[in-house]
Amino acid sequence: MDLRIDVHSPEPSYLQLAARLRAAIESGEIGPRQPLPSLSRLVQETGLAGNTVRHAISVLTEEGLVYTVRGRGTFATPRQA
Amino acid sequence: MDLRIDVHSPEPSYLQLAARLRAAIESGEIGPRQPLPSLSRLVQETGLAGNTVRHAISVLTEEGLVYTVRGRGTFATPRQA
DNA sequence: ATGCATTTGTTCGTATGTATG
DNA sequence: GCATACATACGAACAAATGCA
Repeated sequence: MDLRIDVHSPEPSYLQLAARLRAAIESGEIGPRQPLPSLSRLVQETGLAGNTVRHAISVLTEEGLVYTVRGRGTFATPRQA
Repeated sequence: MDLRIDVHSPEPSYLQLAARLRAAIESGEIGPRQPLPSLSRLVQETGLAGNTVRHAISVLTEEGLVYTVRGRGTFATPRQA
């Protein structure tokens, strides 16, 4: 999963990250009920701040692509059959 | 060991706490392989949140001044002879 | 072996302040 | 003013290792 963010892009960082995570889910790289990388890991790999990473995840949550369990992690929503 | 934090200081709380613990180690108040106060104790004595105390300890860990054993505690690194 | 308390580890939630464009 | 982004800080849930009774 390539999570590199182009900080010089006109596209906001959090949207770039959301797009990459969305692609990983829609391609099946992250299957149903599979965890996304943790926030701290995303912070490490992207170089973004925690709140910015949260912002990206909140986008996917609003889209219904992921759900979060506090203390556990964030997971790909199982697509309804 | 005076662990009082000045919340009105421009210096971040976690750096203030790290500085105090560092001073305790370098002065020998906490000798080699001696334990630091536990996290919950530091939380009590400083009034800071757990994650903030962790942040302070992570600074000292990166500096090599302390090491942590899960379930046991955090200890002053023995200085190589 | 069981159970409990203590301790650290990891995770997400939320809020505030600052800076930039 | 607003959106973006970072840093700091507090709060909370869940997990795992240790030690002791």
